[in-house]
Amino acid sequence: MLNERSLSPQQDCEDCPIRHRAVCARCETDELRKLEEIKFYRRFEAGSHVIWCGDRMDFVGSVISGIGTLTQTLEDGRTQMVGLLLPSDFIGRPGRDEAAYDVIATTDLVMCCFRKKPFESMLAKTPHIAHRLLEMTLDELDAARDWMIVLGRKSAREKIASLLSIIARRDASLHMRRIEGPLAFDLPLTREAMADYLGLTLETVSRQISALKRDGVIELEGKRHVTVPDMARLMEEAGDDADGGMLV
Amino acid sequence: MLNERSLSPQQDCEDCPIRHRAVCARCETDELRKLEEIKFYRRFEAGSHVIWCGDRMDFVGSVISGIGTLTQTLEDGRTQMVGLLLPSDFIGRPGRDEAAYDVIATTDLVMCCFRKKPFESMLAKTPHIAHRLLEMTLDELDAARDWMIVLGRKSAREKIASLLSIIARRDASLHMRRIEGPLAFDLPLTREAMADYLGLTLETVSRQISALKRDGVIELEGKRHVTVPDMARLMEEAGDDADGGMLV
DNA sequence: CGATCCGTTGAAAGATCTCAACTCCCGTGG
DNA sequence: CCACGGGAGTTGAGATCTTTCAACGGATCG
Repeated sequence: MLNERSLSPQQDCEDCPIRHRAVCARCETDELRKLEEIKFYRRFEAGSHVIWCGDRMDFVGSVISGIGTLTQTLEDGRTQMVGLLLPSDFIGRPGRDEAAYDVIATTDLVMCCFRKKPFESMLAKTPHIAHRLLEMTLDELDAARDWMIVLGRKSAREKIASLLSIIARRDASLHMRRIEGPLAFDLPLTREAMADYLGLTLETVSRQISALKRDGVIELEGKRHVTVPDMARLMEEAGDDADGGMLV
Repeated sequence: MLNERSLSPQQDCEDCPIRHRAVCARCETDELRKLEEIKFYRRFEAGSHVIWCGDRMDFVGSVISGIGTLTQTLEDGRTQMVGLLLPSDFIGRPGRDEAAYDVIATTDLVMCCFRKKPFESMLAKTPHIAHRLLEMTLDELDAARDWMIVLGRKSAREKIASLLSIIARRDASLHMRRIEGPLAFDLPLTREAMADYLGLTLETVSRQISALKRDGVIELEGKRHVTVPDMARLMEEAGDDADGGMLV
């Protein structure tokens, strides 16, 4: 791949920012050391493909920093985002050779990778990894299912509010902020990417964001910086004040 | 639960119809014997709730026969089906106590159940089960993601064609038929359940089924028996002649 | 400066939903 | 035996929502 470079210094796993959430979260020191031996870092530039759908996958790995998307495409070009990749999320499926989706770096992305074969044999020998991977996969399945009701049953306005509340809550949890009081964050996605996530057109996304702004549900500085004065109001607009689950 | 009875005779695992596809598929004879000691069968009548969303779950298990649905509901009553449960599918999430979705028996349903605690300790001690469960969960995740593009990007007609082609292929694989030539099967879902699966109203489902019939893509005898004269044509109508993945 | 990318907005077209009426089938009870 | 009622499904007409097509604004980059 052209738009990718190796990072020279191997970071120490103990100091890794995703140490406690990634697939290696449960590993003991000696297990970490074994992973350290087979890991390598890769950097992907914003906009570049990490993996092409249908290509042979010879590695798996965790997102260390940056944001990526999992995208599916129909023959006539319609696309649907089927997942957001955030730091600590895992890419690649043990036991499968071909990628089922396009993986695209939305921002610059740094990944901690393992060649597939060595990782699979570690997986077979290390229950701590296998358990954590099962747990993460179950969480992703729940998130995917929670997203289905957004795609299938929510109005455009509710879809936008749902996405904003997910991003707001994730951002709050990343920065250890409480979700009471005003929240502010940057949108990591273009209008088009939001449209692909929500099953809308980019024009509809733009209109609904304008409408939420007009109604005082959100405030905008520039195109990307969002302030939510009242999180409860936003979640009400999303159609489920209970929760919504995903990516919390 | 009122609408449920125990089945008296324990079936022998070796003769189980889902032996080779369920969570126990990889187990050796001795492992099966241990499962046999802790398993119990439950029957649910068509239309009854297997699990209520939010309830405490004290068991997990596999569908042996019949069809169930996984359903999610918004506060105002809008519902979205997030999964179809077919024979060999697994219900319940190790490590979680509360059900995240309603599980409803669409037809009479027979399940092979395990109390959660004993199953979890088996899971920890039996890599054959853990691996199979991971594999099944990854398959479900792929299926959920494949469904997202149906919900987010396909027209009503394409959605119906997608659902019919999934059911047709599953039915063909169950009866070991080739998918060349005409296929015939019964719809296991009401129009309303199809609507909940597809993110449509039941009227739209009805209209699109009528339209596909009018256009010769399908034939109908009564309301539920469908004949597909040309599977390739149906898949073309579904918008992805490549495949579509789910539930194959 | 011109090109390009991202985003906004308007107007008309198109798809799906909503509301409503009606059919068919089936089981119940008089 | 038949009337009745309910559940499932179909169809029509109008309302509503989202998309489509198109024009335009602002920022950035060579």
